[in-house]
Parts: sequence; structure tokens; C-alpha cells
Amino acid sequence: MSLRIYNTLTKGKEDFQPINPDHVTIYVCGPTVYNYAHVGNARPVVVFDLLVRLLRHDYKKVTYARNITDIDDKIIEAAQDSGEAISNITRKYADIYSADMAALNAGPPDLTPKATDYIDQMITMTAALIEKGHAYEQDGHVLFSVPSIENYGELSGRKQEDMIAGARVDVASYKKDAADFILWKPSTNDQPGWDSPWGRGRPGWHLECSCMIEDNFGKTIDIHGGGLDLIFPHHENEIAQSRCAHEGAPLANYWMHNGYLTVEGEKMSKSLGNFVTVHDLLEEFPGKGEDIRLCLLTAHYRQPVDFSRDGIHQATKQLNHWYRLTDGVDSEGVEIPESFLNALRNDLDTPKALSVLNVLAKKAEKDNTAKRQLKAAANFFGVLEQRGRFDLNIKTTTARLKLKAHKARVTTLGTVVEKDSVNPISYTKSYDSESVEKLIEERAEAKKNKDFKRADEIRSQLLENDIFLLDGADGTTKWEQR
RNA sequence: GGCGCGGUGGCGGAAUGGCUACGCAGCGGAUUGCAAAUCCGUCUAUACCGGUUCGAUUCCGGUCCGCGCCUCCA
Repeated sequence: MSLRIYNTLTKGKEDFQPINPDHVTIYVCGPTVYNYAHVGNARPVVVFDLLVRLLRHDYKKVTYARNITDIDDKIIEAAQDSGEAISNITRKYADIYSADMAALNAGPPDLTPKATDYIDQMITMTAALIEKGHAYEQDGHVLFSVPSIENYGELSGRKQEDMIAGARVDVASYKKDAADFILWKPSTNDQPGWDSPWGRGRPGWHLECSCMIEDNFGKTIDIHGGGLDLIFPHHENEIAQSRCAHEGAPLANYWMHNGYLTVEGEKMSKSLGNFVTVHDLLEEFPGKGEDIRLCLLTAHYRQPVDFSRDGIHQATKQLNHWYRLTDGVDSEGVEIPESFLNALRNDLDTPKALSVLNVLAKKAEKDNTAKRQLKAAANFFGVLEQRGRFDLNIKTTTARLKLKAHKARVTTLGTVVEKDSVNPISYTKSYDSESVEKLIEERAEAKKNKDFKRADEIRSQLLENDIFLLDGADGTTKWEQR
């Protein structure tokens, strides 16, 4: 079976046919680096990481690019607020981003182009668009002229009249048409800027992706991905720019968009106080990057997914089960079962793939081949990759629950009570693997002496810190994080 | 106002014109110093109203509910 992809452009599943079967190209919109990435930002990262794993399995060569937007008004604001240099901010958060995503077993892409490295290309494309009559200069701004092209709105399925009727933002004075968007804008002296034929300024947001793709891949790539919210206007505008700059050549043949993420059933937003960053989660759930990854993959990527503390616990249980089954198993060179791969080839059907993993897990109780297949397939999925889960080093950390919602819906005897606020809970994890091992030894000694009271004390003491002891048939004791 | 998505068991989450995956949780039993794991058995669902059909959860129409986007946004 070959890969099938739901294409936002055609609103249907299509057989994937790369331009060059020996070299697949994929570009995913990356972060604007001025803050910690939240779980919602992590969803496309994990989803497309999995897609790239699949592409690498099925095709000879894959080049995966994910950009970093390091020039943007939000970054400028963050710099002004904090007094820190822009370059410090962007470097810092880009580093944190790649570290946080790596903790979710989402490795770095092949290419990580930064917007500020493409200023020349952006100026060149802007000039070309002006020359071709698709852009104009007005009050120091350069704008793309949407009425200069046909089929604008192809990707998002919008008609211009509809958009104008519902526009909730005042049309800027320098726009000839309400739908026109910025290619280049002027910078004041205290704002970062680059010299251009239109004066000192900086690029508009949409331009960088078009230029990076052109520079690294050429006119057309195979797959372009990102979150649902990027369909309009970001991707629509990328398409418009690139098509006009490239004599109508499509920017990408397949457009893939992941759905939204909610937190504890509610939309994540700063005002609700349920804005949860990957960084905080990794503090609250140390060593559980895989568990978070699994949560993000339980739902199909185009469906909404709810991220909750309970969901993490379920994922942990699932993973612990698989870890136990594959403890000490070597999956080197094992073929990944086709049923698993085929699930993924069907537009990345992760729920189906997970059910295949569970079928393998069932078999693995009695079958060593299934054990190795389970490990290989799970590794492919990006889990079960942490070396020695049983030996996890739990750092001493005090983390605050960041998921506190201002309005927590609590059901009491069928009545829905709206609580105004839930107090944050703070807690401490105060065990490292060394002290755990020591306690296990002490317990083994106690068991030998039939001092079961002390043995049970140690068990419950550790359990309070989410460490669960498993006594083996051979008298050894392993532990896992709950 | 325009465009779009979704409502499946206690929870997560699939699939299908006829027997409704998979996981978690629950229950009964075997096993166990305790606990877990494992094994056997077992309970629970397709928002509502019509239509098409021998038969719909699946197709069609409507209702209700929830959600998203409409130039900040993964």
C-alpha cells in the first residue's frame, strides 16, 4: 500500500505522488521565537515528525524543512518589554524550542532556515512582484495586490466578498484593497530593519516561507504542512506570492493541516489561564516527553485533540505496559509490520496504528517475535525510545500545576458547578534513581527477614512519589514512574 | 453575516448499509507475603426527529448542542 494524504487544496484523500520519487520535499511552518512553545505548537511538530519518519521509510531521500521566524512584531515587543536584545531572545527561544521538541522525540528537521537569513531573497521576490504588477508601494509599505490575481482563496475556500463582509479589522489606509497584505513594511529607528529599494524596513510575515522554499527546494515542493489556523491567511498568501513569482507554478502539491488542541476541554488561551507550555509540562511530568507525544497522537491529526492531565496518565499506563513487555528486547533489524505501516500510510491514521500496536502487545505476552515487532513499531511511532525507562533519573523538582483553569467545571451528583478558580497545587518530587535503588535494597533485606511491614512502608512511601515497584518472580524488583 | 468541523460506552478513540475496533477504567475468578503483571470470564454507546431501505450508527433532510476560522495565532 502506498501513502494517501488528505489534501486541503482538494478537500479529499489523494494518492501521494512525489515530483521526484527519489527525493521527497516537505516544509512545515515553524515557530516565531519570542516565548516558550505551548502544547498546541507541539502538535504539528509531532504529527509531521511522524509523517517524515514514514516518508523516510518509504522513499529513498526526504528533505524536511521547518523555518524559524526570528523577525516579527511580537519579537520586537518582547524585546522592548524585557529590555533584552532581539538576537538574544530569538536565540534563546529557538534553543528552548528545539530542546523541548526533542524531548517529545521529535528530532530536528534537515533544514531550519531563519527568516533573517533570507532578507535578500525577500527583497528580490518583492521587487519581482512589483515588476509583474502584483504588488505596489504605498506610504513606505509594499503590498501584494490580491485583485491582481484570480483564484485567490483557493486553499481556504473563501470568497473575497464574504471576507470583506465579515472583516472585523479596520482596513489600513495604505491598502488599495482590503484583502491586500504586506510584503514589506517600514521600520522606525528603534525597530530592526534592513535597507531596501523602499527604504529601511522589514518583511511581512508570509514572505519568508515562499522565499525559503524557493531557495532550498525550487518552485514547487511536495508537501507543505502546518496548523489549521494557518490556512488563512498565511498559506493562502504564500500561495499567491509564490504563484505570481513563479509564473503560476504551484507552491506545493499537497497541503496538510493538523487540527486544534484544547486543554482540559477548553480552548487554550492566556485569558483562561490554561495556557500550557511544553517546557512547564516537562517540569511537571519529568521524563515524560514520550507520554506527551503519545497524547498528541491518540487522535487523528485532523481531528481536535484534548490535552489533559488524565490523558497523560493514560498514556503513561499504556507506555509502561509496552515497556514491561519489551524490557531487554532487541529490535535491531526487525521489520515493522505492514499492518502498522499501512495504518499510517492511510493519511496518518494514528488511532488505527495504536490499535495495531495493542494487537502486537497482546501477542507479545507469549511471542518473542511479536515483542520485537512491538518494540520496532513503537520506536517508529516515536515512543519506547527512552533508554531504560526503569532507570529514569528523576530530578528533584518543584513544579506548579500550570493547568489551573479559572473556570473548572466540576460535576457533583449530576449538577454542574462553575468554580471560579482552582488553587494551584505545588508538589515536590524528591527522589533520584540512586535513593530509589537504596530503598529497594532496604526493602529486599526487609523481605528476606519477613519484615513485611517495613517492606510495605517503603512501597507506599515510593508510591507517594509516583514510583511503583514491581516484584519479579526471580526476587528482583524493578520500578517505573506512574 | 459568511465559511467549516464535530456530537459513538464511565473516559480516550475507531469503523461500518446487516454481526460496533483498540486502549484505560469497572466487575467475577485464577495467581499473589502485599502490590503489580498475566490468564479466563463479564457489563456499558452510536444527540434528537423524520425519510430512503428487507435492514442505518453508517445515506438524505431537518432540529438541538458544542467548536473553529473570517487578515495575531500550531
